Amino acid sequence: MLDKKYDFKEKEIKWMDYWQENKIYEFKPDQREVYSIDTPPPTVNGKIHIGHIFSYSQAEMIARYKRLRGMNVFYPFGFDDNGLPSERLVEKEQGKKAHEIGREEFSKLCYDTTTKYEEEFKKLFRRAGFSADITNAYKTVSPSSTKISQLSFIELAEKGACYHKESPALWCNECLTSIAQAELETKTIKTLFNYLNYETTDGETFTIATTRPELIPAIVCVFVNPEDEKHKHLIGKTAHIPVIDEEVPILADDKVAIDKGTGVVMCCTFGDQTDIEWWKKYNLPLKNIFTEDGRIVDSVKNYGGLKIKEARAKIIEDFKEAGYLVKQEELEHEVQTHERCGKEVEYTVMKQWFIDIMNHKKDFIEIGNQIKWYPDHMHIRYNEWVENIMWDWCISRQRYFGVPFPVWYCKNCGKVVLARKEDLPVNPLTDKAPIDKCECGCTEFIPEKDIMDTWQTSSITPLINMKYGEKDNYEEMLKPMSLRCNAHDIIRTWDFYSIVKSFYNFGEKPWENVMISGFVMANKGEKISKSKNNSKMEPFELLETYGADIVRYWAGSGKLGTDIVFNDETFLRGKKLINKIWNVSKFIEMHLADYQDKEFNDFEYVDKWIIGKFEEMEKGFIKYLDNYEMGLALNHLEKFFWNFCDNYIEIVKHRLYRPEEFGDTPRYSGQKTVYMLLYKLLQDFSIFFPFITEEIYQELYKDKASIHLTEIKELTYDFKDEVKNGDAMVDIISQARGEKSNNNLSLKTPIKNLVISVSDALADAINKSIKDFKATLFIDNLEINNSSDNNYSIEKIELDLEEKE
RNA sequence: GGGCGUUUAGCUCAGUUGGUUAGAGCACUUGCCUUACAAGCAAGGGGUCAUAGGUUCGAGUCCUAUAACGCCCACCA
Repeated sequence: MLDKKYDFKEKEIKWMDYWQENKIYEFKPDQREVYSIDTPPPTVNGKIHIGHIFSYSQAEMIARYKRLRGMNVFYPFGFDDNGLPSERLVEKEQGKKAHEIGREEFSKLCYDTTTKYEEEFKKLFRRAGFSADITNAYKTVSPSSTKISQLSFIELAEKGACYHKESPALWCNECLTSIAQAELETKTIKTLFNYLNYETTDGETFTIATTRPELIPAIVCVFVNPEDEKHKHLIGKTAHIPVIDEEVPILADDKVAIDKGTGVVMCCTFGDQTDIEWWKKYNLPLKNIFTEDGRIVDSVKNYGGLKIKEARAKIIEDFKEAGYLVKQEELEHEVQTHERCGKEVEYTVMKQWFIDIMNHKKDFIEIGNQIKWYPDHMHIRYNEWVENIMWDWCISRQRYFGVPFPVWYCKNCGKVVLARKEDLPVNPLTDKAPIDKCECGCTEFIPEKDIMDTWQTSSITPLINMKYGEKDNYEEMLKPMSLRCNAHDIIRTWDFYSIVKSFYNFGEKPWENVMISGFVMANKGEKISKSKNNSKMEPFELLETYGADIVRYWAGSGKLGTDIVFNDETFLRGKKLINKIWNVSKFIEMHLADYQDKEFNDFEYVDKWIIGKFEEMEKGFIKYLDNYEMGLALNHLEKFFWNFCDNYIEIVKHRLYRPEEFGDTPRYSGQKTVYMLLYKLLQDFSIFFPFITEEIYQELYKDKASIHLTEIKELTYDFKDEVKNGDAMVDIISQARGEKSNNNLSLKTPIKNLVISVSDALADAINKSIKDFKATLFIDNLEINNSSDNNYSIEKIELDLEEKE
């Protein structure tokens, strides 16, 4: 028997454990078609927020849907625990920087810390009813992931897709590492635009404007536009820079914007992307004036040792004192910052490992074209990113915790020595190089101490999922995987890099479909951020307050790819829906006590109506889900469900209660209908509400170990006429109820006499369901007239007013 | 500056390929304890579908332009 009230706190724990104990979601290859999901391994940075629930739930619903469609769902789970987020977390918890702790000790701390937080994540996902196999989650720093990551790297190196080269790269002097373009975040800051006077060696004064005067010691030349009437005569002359007392050439380049600043620009190596371009184009000298941790190098006179911002202030002070500062303007502009720490990035020249992006943009676009993107416009975003990318992918990081490069260098000639594939995983810092002697005769090898970009590993989750390179692998089964799902913020990283890797490792697309979800916003246009602390609710708190089913109702609402604002009303709506599902199930259970399921086709008219309505609804429901629109599918289902409760149940209840009046067969027809439709409704709802549907299923049906192992079988009735006339009948019932309502009467008030005018077809329908119709409205006498057209109307209604007292 | 998305009832949003009086929930109004549910039920008020043009027998839906808001990217001199 179903409880009077549904207690989610008790039931959700119960089923959570049941699913785990009975391995309901375990993947075993069999005859069925495999549907595989490549879900993002969350970054373990200690902070679980509502966005995790939102985006992961949507993918989870697809897993449940595909399972219900009879597919063998491969839905693994993992954690991305290497890289900067973990390191920053540990540094924060320890109150010390990595280099102060020491490499080995620090890496161990990272491993332990991420493992600890992973347990929190696992708890959360289990609690939210996730059907992934979370107990067997992979870690991106585990030996097996490291092995696959290194193997993928070596394959790329062998194919010439990655190279080791001294080249300018983006540098974060907070995190002390190089980073990739995809890790940049634009920020608007207020700064000063400084107008400074320089002179040519023949004595002419000209003005340049700069926001970064601290770069002046790195100046290598001055540029003007060759079309600039005001300045073009300067071309070829030599500029004297006051204060630092240096001389540099004045060159021409048409990339200089005449109307920006003063139209004269200094080129420093390096202040920005354009400086790098000019440096390469004109073969300019290199002046690296910043230390790795964001200070001016000691060799710079007067400014050596100062932090960047200190140097900025001091140099302006010096220009002012010397009389070369013309003016300062306040300026708001965009700067590139490192997304992990928010600090402005610099450029540096170091030997780094890069993966070739620029030569294969067309291939990456082509693979993008072979993948179906949901929603479609996210594909455009991907293309935009690929078309606009300017750098090869720098994958070396001067950090500690992560996958080591399987690489040594010959001490004498510098030749790169790659690990042997059979030796993987390796750590060159502790393992020996695979050869004793280099071609050059040298026997000493220097280990690479950089580690790989975290995306270098997380971008190969398809390979990790298929146990790439292992003996019993899933390579054939998972190539390509069915679905990749993530939020739109990591299209340019996770999705893009995965495509890059898949292109190089396999020469084909990594997945058939990509599903992109939106973001949870704190308010309209305001992202949830830790610093603002504007997240309205914490995930565990929400799950405690509402239960997983209702949280999932919220997460599954809305259109795919659309950002969502946290909204109490949606929770309330979900709560009501859950409550209704419970109550109607109780009602149905009550009337199934003597029910025996058997073949039956003698359905009452009204029963055919609701069965037909269901069939119609389920077609749309399936169509939405096939397009990964679970929110719209849920909406559609919900709409049917309320109609089922408020109209159909209200009609059929009289027949169910009083067989002596309606007959046993008509009652059985009603029983069969509710038995069949509730089963199907529970299945459909189980995608969104795995807990309550399981509870009801186990009480009422239980033909499998779990509702989540059942299969949706579409109905094949054809009740089109019944649907049409039934809808009209319900409309007449509603009109008659309106009469009662308008007279402030109970719906139980009898109707002494009802005269309606309807078409032949509708009259036939009402006559076929005359008992149901009269019982629903408490009609004593009914008169049906023929209407000349297809319209229907109530001609006369007499209410029994005496009943009121 | 380039691209994308959004704009429908007071609020939050649906509206599948253009087809009769534009829908839901919340809020509001008026009733109803009706043998599943008062966390409920019934009925009702409320919208010139951002604006301006265009295509069409017919436009919330298609096309063009404009505006506001949001997102991604570029712009750091």
